[in-house]
Amino acid sequence: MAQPIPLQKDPSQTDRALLGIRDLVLRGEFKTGERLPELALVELLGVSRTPIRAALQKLAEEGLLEASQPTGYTVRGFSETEIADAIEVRGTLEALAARMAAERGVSASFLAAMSDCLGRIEALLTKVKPGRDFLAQYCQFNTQFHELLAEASGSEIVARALTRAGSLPFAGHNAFVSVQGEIPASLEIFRIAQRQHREILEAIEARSSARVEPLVKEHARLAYKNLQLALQNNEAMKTLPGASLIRRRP
Amino acid sequence: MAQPIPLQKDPSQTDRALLGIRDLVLRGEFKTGERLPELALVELLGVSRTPIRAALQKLAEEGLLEASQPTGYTVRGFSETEIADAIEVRGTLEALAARMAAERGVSASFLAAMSDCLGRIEALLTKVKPGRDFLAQYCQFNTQFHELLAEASGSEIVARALTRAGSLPFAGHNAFVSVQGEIPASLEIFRIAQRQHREILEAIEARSSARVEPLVKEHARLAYKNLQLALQNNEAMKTLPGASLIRRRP
DNA sequence: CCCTGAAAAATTGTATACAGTCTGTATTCA
DNA sequence: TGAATACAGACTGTATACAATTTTTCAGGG
Repeated sequence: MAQPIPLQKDPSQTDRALLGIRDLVLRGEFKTGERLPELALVELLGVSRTPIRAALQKLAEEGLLEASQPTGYTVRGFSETEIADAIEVRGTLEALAARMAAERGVSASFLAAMSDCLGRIEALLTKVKPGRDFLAQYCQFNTQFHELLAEASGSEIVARALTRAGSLPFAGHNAFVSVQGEIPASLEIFRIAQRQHREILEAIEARSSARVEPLVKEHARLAYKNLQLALQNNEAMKTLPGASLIRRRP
Repeated sequence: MAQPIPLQKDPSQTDRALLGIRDLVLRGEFKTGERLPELALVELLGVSRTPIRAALQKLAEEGLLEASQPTGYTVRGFSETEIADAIEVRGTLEALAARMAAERGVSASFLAAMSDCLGRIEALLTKVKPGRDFLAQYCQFNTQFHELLAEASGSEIVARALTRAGSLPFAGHNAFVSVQGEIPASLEIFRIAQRQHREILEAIEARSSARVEPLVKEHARLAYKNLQLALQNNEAMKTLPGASLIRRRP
């Protein structure tokens, strides 16, 4: 039903450039505001300028880079407020998707698939120790649930808007999951998130469009709380990809 | 305060390609689902493949084109439902922007600029005959008001999301203004829209975040009504750029 | 010492050549 | 006649050369 993976046989040079540049930026190899000369990237990544340019254009569209005057691209920085706004945008669109799912109705089999996904998260949460595997698997199922939620809207337009809103750095569903490995209260946070997942699903099942909207918005706000926890914990920040892009308050 | 125009000295080949391809598609020179071979566009537009490819990528990001399997781009079609969804997304984000403006507050001078813009629309509406000039000027001021509204949110992230949501064909503020030149009730529709503009501005001025949200959503829904009017009026459809992309209900 | 201006270097915009892939057709063999 | 294969054409992915523009450097004059 869902078309999951665009079946990439061997990754194209453009893909390599895209992943490579994103990785370089998120690792902090380039400082905020710094320019990304194409030839430097050619040397670093071993692909020619053409795919580099395509990747730069895509990353600028994502919001990770910024077209700079009069030409070229620079690394973009994000204030705490901007991250909060990005989360708010994502939450708003996700709430719209959920409301539409509740209004238009979702097939029983689709609801079962969503419930199944949540069941796996619950199975994961019964394990005592959240190790590396745990985080990776949680991200996978969490992503799947949110993708199913977007699809449940029945609107490709909405799903698309949601994907783009979530592609902004730190705005995605799993943006601050990595830091939870370093935070004492992490297991509790996962449990809260999971309870919200269940409530969201129940509201959609019950066609309660009025109820599901605030539930989803509240769920998105959990990401903002995680951001604040991360900012207070230097150890956690070290595990956060792209931490160098966050402009701390002066 | 607002950075209005990116000061384009002479348009680059990429700009020419972007505008050219968009124009070709909106004029219906390519049918829905039809592929756009790069070499054909090279011949039609007289620029080389490199800027053509950049433009195709941008237009796919906008939503006008679609990356097709296994390669290349095709013209995308839009059902009435999809257009309604796109309007809903735009309205939702615009409501978020307005709510944030009301919550965070807007400077007196900025409010004055918005009011000034509305004053010009009102001056326009006192003229009896809505001719071609009228429509062009209305679009200009209407766009300005909505841009000011986005800026009033105080969030570049939100403004950005809004811009992108409005760049989808038929989702923008002026999407169906052109058809109003052909519709008898058009002047009344302009007046309703303008009344809503005023109410939105008043709600922001009064910091009524709870009130401004539904007002903006309702205002966006006016675009949907215009769509329905246009679909019922064959003469109006002829003046609508991109009319050939709309998939009528079977 | 700083400011000005020209040359040099760096960088991006654009065109184009080449290679790999997919598609459709025709030809050959069973 | 039908199927399989090989060939031809079209198209996109990639690399790279060249042009135009911007930035930097440095020398000379105020």
